[in-house]
Amino acid sequence: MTVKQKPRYQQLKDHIITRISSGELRPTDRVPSENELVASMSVSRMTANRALRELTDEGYVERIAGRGTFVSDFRSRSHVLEVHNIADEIERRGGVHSCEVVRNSRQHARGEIARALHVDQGVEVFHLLLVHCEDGTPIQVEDRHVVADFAPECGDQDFHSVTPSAYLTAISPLQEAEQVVRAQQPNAAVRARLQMAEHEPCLVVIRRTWSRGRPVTFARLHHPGSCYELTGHYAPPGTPKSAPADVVQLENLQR
Amino acid sequence: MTVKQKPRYQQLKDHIITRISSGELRPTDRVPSENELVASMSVSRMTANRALRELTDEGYVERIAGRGTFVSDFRSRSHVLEVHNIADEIERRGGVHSCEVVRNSRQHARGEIARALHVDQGVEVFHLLLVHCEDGTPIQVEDRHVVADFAPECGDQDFHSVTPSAYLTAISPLQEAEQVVRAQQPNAAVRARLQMAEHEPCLVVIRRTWSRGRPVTFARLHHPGSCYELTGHYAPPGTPKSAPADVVQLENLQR
DNA sequence: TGGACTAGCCTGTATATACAACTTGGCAGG
DNA sequence: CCTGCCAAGTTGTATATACAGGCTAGTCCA
Repeated sequence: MTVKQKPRYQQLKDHIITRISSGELRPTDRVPSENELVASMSVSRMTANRALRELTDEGYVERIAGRGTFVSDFRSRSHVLEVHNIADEIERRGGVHSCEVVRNSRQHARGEIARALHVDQGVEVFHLLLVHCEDGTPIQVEDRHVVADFAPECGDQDFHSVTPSAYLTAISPLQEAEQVVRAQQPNAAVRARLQMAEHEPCLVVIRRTWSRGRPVTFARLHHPGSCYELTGHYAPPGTPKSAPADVVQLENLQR
Repeated sequence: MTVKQKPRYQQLKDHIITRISSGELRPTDRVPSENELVASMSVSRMTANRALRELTDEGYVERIAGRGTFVSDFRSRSHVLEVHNIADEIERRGGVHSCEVVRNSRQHARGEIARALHVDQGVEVFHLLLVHCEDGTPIQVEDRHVVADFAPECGDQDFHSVTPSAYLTAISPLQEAEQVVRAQQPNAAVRARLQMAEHEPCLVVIRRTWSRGRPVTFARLHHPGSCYELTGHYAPPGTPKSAPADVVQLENLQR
């Protein structure tokens, strides 16, 4: 009846990942060194080394020869957060980010929202509605719901300087994300907020994000099609040094 | 003056990757076993093991205990090809894929096309224009340019059954991709081909793909916004077994 | 007081060795 | 001829050991 147990390096990884996602180990905290793991977990140093090395590859920790191993700051981690924070994105382009908070209220989840967040009808959630601007021009309407008991202080936050996604990642590592991208006509309210011309389409991103195994936030992001695009670059994992996005400026597609 | 040389496991990886991307080792070919590498490259088995294990993680090879190590079939590799082939995508949904070839001609690259493909003006390229249908309904207009000397037989291909992306990946592994996603109004020609209503937006994917270090194809894919969306799921690399896209069917966004 | 040096800890790599589990092919016995 | 078994080759894991190189803190000396 004994299920074949996992290899020891995997047990070690699981153990450390558990301590990270439970919050016991927080970003920038020091992780036990290889020799400490050798002593405390009764493994050889090579096994501890493999566990920590793979955790490094997977982005959980960072290692500095001579100093030690530290839990990654999740802001620098992987695709999940790469496109996540519009303020960072604007800043990287050299623009100025500003933000109008239209709504920040506590309400009861219903219908689609409850289903998306895997909670029962009536469970409390925060509803945020923000308009993000680049150099004063609106480029994103963020319509977001957050499970209240995940972020109880959400209602007190001032989201003018810290975006919701930055706030949420600060509370707890966001570990899994799912997104859908669509081209759609906006409704009148969204079109007005984005100051869009009639018949101009929206690029809509619908994103759910998980933390510690459950969905915690559900966001619908509308962008004017005329001034926003999603870009991605895919390279085999083994060649991280290769061409850092040699993006050719493309002419207008309409021929 | 001697540059610090790379670690031996990395030299081993580079050596094998070179043999794969040069075409010397082709998909499903057998890669030297650990013991063969120990003998031929004068390394210890642990070093050979690390090189092959990392190549496995990176998707270059697959290993089967008791049999050996084999070059990956690139159809099963990573994000790059995951969304690449619309025929597979339709089939996975249970639909029937069909395709109309509007154009398959050889011409000279100019302007935007030459720049995107990093070739001089006038270099020969193939220009493909296809309409892909799911159960008879047009769902994608594929407007693609392919560097002619990369795929010299392109003009003779019948793309009704094998899509261009399947054909191109069969010629040579596509190793790097870059894409941009936009929401746009289609021009009249595209709208007619996709049988779209007036003012219905398009989801446009513009994708360049590299093989052996140079761009080889440049595609513009138009999809009707009302019946096509891009989905993505991001999970930390260490948890491949986790929730296999528990996609909630979302209600219409327009409130 | 200030600067140089060193001991000690850390990661990074490399090797030799060992055992377990899996796959295949061939061989012996029925 | 067929079946069962075993040997050889392969990957997967685990350990002990070794050396190189980076970083830090504390010590020693001027």
